[in-house]
Amino acid sequence: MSSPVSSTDAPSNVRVRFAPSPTGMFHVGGARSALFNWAIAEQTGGTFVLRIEDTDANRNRPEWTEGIISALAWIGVNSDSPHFEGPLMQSAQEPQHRAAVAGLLSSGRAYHCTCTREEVIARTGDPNRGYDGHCRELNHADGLVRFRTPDEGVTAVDDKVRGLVEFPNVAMEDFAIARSDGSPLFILANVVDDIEMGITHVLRGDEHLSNTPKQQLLWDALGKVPPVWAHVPVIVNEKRQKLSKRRDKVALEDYKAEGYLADAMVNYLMLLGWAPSGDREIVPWDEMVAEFAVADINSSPAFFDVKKLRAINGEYIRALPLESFIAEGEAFLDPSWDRKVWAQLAELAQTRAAVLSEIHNLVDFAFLDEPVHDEQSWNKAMKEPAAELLAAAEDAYRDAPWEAEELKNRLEAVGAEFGLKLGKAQAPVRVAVTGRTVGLPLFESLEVLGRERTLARIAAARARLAA
RNA sequence: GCCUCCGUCGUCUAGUGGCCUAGGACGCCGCCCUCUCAAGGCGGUAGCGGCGGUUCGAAUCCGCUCGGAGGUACCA
Repeated sequence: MSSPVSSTDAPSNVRVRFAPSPTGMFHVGGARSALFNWAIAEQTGGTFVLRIEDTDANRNRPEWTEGIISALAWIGVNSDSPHFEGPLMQSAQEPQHRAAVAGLLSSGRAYHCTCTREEVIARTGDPNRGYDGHCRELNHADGLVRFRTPDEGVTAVDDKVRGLVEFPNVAMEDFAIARSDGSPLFILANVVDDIEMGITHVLRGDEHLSNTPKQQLLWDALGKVPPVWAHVPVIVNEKRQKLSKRRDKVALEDYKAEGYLADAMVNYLMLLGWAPSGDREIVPWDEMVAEFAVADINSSPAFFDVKKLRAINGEYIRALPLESFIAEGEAFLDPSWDRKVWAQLAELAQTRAAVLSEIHNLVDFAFLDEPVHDEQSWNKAMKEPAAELLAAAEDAYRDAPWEAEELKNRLEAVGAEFGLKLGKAQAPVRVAVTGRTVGLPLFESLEVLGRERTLARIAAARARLAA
């Protein structure tokens, strides 16, 4: 039995890294990886290095790097923190990458290969083979560079979340580490960077697990002790496929724009594949950091369940001090809407919005010249004695002290005249005034709206009913 | 094809041989509260992929099997 090759003792000076490629919107899977790494850095007093893997010039764009930094800041991975280092650009490390390739070449651990995939397939008759070792002993002076893997034995990866994973070396091809033009490939550049940056713990997505034995071989060949490895399971969609930028809604930006709170998002993301102790789910970041342990990370893929995210977000919204809720909510109101009126309505809206964007429709009645026109609500509420009831309500409200409790009592009395309980009697008034059958508590809403507009809206509804 | 990983309620998970007739949360359903809707309270629904072992005893250990995923690029 082979023994683990990698280091298992946590070094005292922990350095973790998050190494996204700037090829698109920052997504929730990346956010979770970043958070896990960030938790380790904060817990150990170590350093979180942000490295932008920008070597694929065709796909990366500078603006995405800005997006990554601001998205990270949103979830609390803040570049002002003493634990934060970066961003470091991978492209700047190219001389070191090339030096590593040259070193491997001269020590005989790597060699040039000129075979094309077609040639290999023709020789082996196997359409799945892209490599057959043909150039191993040919000493070509150019061509892509392959790393020479051992022919027998196993490469054992001691992974902190999966355990010991053994890869038979025979099944590992002599993988490419540099293109024919000499430019380094990801698998090599990634290792060289980690070495250069003194990375001690590599915690990354599951999709890299099969790269790991190769990278571990590279660490050894470069004369270094490999880092502690940890591969976290991917996040999947409802069909249990890995989340895709094309198909699934994954951009952190989108969730932010919809009114998800950063703390809620962070809390939810941490729950995907890991659980705090003691049947708790809503847990402050600091407490999560305190008890976070890589070994406790689940090894099966987790479904990104927006319903649960939403529920957690609702909890966070309700837990907000009112002033904070008012401040957070302002961004989701039309710019022209009176902030003072919003402040009056906010408390009523706080338990009713699971995401901040929902407050818009909850309070719009107070700002619009006319309530929204919702056909369905109208038809549902404006049933029979509606016209008469509205008329009676209008009368009752004309001289009422403008205060919620009083407005409620008056309408209750009006309803009684028609043999209706408040629940039924309030419906036509609610729709006349707000346009909808559901919404904030009616009488408090009327109090804020004011007598004049309330009366005008009831009158308008009566006119429409008469027509 | 080959290599690797994964498999507890619909979902996220707790669980590391007896505390499990499997716990919590989301969702869903019902009741209470109630001016609508929420919130809140109470209750309910639903799961160890399958088959064989090991053991006095298995969700937990072993084997097989089925299903899912990732990799197998001069992408990252």
